[in-house]
Amino acid sequence: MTRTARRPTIVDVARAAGVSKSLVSAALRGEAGVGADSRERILAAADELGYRTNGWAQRLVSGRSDLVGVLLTDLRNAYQTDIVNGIEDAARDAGFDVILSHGRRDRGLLRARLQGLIDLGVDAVIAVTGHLDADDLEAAAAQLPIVVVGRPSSVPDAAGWIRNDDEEGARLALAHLHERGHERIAFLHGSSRPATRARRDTYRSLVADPREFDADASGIAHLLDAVAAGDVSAVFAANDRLAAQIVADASDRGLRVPGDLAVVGYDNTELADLVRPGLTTIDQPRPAMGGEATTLALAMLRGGAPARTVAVPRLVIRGSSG
Amino acid sequence: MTRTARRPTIVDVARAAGVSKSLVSAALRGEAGVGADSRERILAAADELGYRTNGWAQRLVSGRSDLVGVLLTDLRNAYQTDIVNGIEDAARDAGFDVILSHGRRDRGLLRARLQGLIDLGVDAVIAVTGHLDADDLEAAAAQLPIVVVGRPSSVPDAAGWIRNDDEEGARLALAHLHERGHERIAFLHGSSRPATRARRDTYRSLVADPREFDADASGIAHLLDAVAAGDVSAVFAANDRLAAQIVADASDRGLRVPGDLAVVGYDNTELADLVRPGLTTIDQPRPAMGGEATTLALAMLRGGAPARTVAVPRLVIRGSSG
DNA sequence: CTGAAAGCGCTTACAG
DNA sequence: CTGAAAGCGCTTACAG
Repeated sequence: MTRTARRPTIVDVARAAGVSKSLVSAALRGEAGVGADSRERILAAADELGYRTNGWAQRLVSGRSDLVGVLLTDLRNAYQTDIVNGIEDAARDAGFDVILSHGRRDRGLLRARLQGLIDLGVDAVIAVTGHLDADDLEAAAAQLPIVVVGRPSSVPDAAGWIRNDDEEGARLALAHLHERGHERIAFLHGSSRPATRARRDTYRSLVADPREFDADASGIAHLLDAVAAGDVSAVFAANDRLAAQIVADASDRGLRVPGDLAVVGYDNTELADLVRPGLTTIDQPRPAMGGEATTLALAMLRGGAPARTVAVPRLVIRGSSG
Repeated sequence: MTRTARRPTIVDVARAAGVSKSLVSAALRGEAGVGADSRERILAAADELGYRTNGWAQRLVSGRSDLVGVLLTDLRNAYQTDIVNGIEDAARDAGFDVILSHGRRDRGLLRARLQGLIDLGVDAVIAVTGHLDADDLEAAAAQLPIVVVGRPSSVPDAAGWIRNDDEEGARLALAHLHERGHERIAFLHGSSRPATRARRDTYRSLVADPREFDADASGIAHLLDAVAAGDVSAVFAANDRLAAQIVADASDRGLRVPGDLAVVGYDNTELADLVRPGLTTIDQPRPAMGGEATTLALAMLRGGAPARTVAVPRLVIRGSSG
């Protein structure tokens, strides 16, 4: 069949097989109770004609799409890959397909993408992002089951929520640095998103003389000045990206990691194992979190209540912390 | 409105506004020639009821989805992010939405995802992958416009094709190393995909004594042995990921980059700027390639012929090459 | 400017 | 086991 020809429908198959379209529909869906002869003729005809079901029609009439929409902050974030894989495995096991959409870190765009998924007609949405507001989530939750993976400023009760325990993760990072004998520990952040804030608050509560640096401003230079001056011997970075950055910039300044500066990151992304020294970091059980998000979303689709889960992070030690 | 209540349809809006559903449809689509009064009443009623169009119905009847499907090898590849952004910008400018799907490097899965996008009813597909066979592409091209970005083993005439000039990229990399005085240059690869093969063939044709190493086997160790023995002074890696890997492993062995070993990668991904030394690498004009792919796909949708474009890569010099 | 009718390609009862 | 009818929620001509 060529693209210019009209796409064959169930009616064409019915005509070719000499049966009614109801029977074609039943046979195609693999329904029991279709005569062996008919089934065979129908399948052969469908194959012959290059028949493909029309998804729009099918979904319109069945009222369900068997589709889970996944919304990502952006495509660049290595952190979310494993989560999405976890979502997909669980979704596929349940007979659902997954489609992705992403927003490039821009809340307006992200909100538009969310509505886009809803308008498309997905059965449920899993938002792997901390960049949606309670309003956005509330509005979405009024239309379909939505589960958040991450840490937005606030998640309404109507939405499900899976996140890792940032406070515990920060505790693990700092306990590790303390154990290694570090007293003068700095905190490096690139935003003030809730996950970062939670890690920072824990940092503040556990470190005697907290010193915080913003990677966006001239913060990194100041941090390295402090290291050179002997005022800082270790840094807890809010994520691996920043940890890699500080390791690189320290190297550019002739400072040695971990000799002059111990570094601990967060997320255990691929990057942590690819730079040198490797990054000591905090790992979140990402595939499992993705799987749980899916399970929850599908349970909500069947009428279950939204739930919240806090996953337990763990410390992964590599060379950057000495 | 709550989720349990039936979702309002155009008929509900019509009733609430006291007009026919045709008029509601026209008003909602912003068609000219709807009375100001009616329009206002209709829009108010729709808003009041929390009306949202049913995408399945709309697409079934209009026969088009205004949707471009993008198929990715996997989510992990930093290389493709900019391409996808380029696709999205161009698509949005043309009034199309973009849906992503990905296959985790597994051809079977990738093929299933491709068919999934088609069955979903997207208007066109852009496959940002080199992992589909000519058969898969041929079959897809029979159903809708498809454009490949990347380098599969073979692209049928019915599909559009955008790729970078791997031969030229390899030439740039090797000319750079020669200029820096390197004679004993090795090639490091992780697969034998067509893009890699093209880079390798160019390597073979330009280097006096070609020495190739496979990063999967014990190749990296052998490569570093050769470096330690003074048999190799530079390596051209098939991509940045491998370049970062060899830099890391060299560091683990106490070898210095670029002192003992100069390294050039390919792709100019984020990684190139994040490791130390920074990676000298070959950049592809990725956003532009994505934009071109979209333009081509939409032109094909309007009946245009498939075309092929070869983008010109350029050398980006950082510390890893001395 | 507005409405009634037909139809998109399917599935879902309901007869037989 | 099979078929005819009704309907999913919308848009597209076509009247008026």
